[in-house]
Amino acid sequence: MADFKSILSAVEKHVRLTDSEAAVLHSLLESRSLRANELIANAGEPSQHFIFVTMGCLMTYHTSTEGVEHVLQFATANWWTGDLGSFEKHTPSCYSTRAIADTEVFLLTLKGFEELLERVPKLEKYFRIIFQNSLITHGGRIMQAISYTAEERYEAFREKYPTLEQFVPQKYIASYLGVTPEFLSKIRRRLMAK
Amino acid sequence: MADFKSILSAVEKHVRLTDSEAAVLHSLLESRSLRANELIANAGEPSQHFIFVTMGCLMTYHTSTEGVEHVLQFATANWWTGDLGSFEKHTPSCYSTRAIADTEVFLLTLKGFEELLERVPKLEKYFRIIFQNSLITHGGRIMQAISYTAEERYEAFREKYPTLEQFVPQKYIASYLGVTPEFLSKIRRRLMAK
DNA sequence: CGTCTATTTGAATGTACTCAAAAGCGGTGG
DNA sequence: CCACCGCTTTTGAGTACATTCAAATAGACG
Repeated sequence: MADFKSILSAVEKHVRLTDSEAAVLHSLLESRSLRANELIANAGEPSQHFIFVTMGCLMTYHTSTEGVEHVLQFATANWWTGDLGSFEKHTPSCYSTRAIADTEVFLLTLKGFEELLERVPKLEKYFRIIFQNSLITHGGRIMQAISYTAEERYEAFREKYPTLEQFVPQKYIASYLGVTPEFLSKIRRRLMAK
Repeated sequence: MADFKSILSAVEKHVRLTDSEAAVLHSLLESRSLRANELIANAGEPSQHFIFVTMGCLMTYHTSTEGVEHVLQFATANWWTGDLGSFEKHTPSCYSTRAIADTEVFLLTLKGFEELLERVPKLEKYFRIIFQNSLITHGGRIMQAISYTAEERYEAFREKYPTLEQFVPQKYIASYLGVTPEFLSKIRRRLMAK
């Protein structure tokens, strides 16, 4: 089961909580263990949880009508993930989220999220900062998508997430980069040759 | 000069402010008018301001080493823009921001932003929501970049920002979509033919 | 060991880019 | 008011980047 200390220390990097505030946070979280390949959120259904990973790795992806999976993000330890759009508006999600490895998470329902922010307003700041940082990351990724070649994106990816490549199947990395698995394989061969 | 009412009503869509809180907000904002083509933030220098547009349109873009401009976002009335990464960390920005049309803005310095959040903690919630929504939008854009053809991205763009096309030069739309102006022109011809 | 899936490889194709040139368009000055 | 200039958009030919399809190879797991 996921360890509360890991989420607490992640939160306390940005805001300091009293014991009772920490207790409120703890009480609203649900801990869960996931096996590799287990689905935690399914496209088509409203997103039920905002998810914090304490160990392992999740991927959030969209499946096109032709059945091709496109990875929006990988979430490793100390990252939040989920489909915020669907979560807030109760609309069917266009993303699924699946464990890539055995993974420990904390789940926050929408009700829990709202109650948490109401009872511990400090956390507005925490999430403001979290979202602000994600926004910066996403901006960089958009720039890369519109201005880099696939090879450059792959190199940037390796630099940014050096550990991820070790346990994420290549086809999902390809999908994250926006290329076919075949082409990523060719890119890798080219880079090896150097 | 930009009208304070427009930013106040944008804020009050998410949080209600007392008169004195509104006054604090007002006091920390600097109003400014920009001519079409005027630069408000320059890549290479730390980003000085977080910017709210009340009228007109800004574009935030990165210029590659070969001199090609890549548009990260357009900001029309009631949008915030700026390079949050550079803004918070005082690092040189990799983005420039320029007025596409005559534009009215409010500027918030980093000091002002921090003081604002300290004196009006309610606004943590406002910015949490703003960033959360932007994150959803950015996520969608990433998905499109990695899974749509240029033609599909263009159609999605027209659908999402129908008014923008009327006054944004095509080459910037091309740049936003991640294609060359020549190719966007060819896409348009194809679509006309239908 | 056999089966299933992931990765590699190659050939043919398609999507998007580069370069060069022509056409369109808006503003400015005579 | 028209002519000219600079910039944007269009068009076309040739090229490069990335995909599709098919098949071979390699790995993982029961």
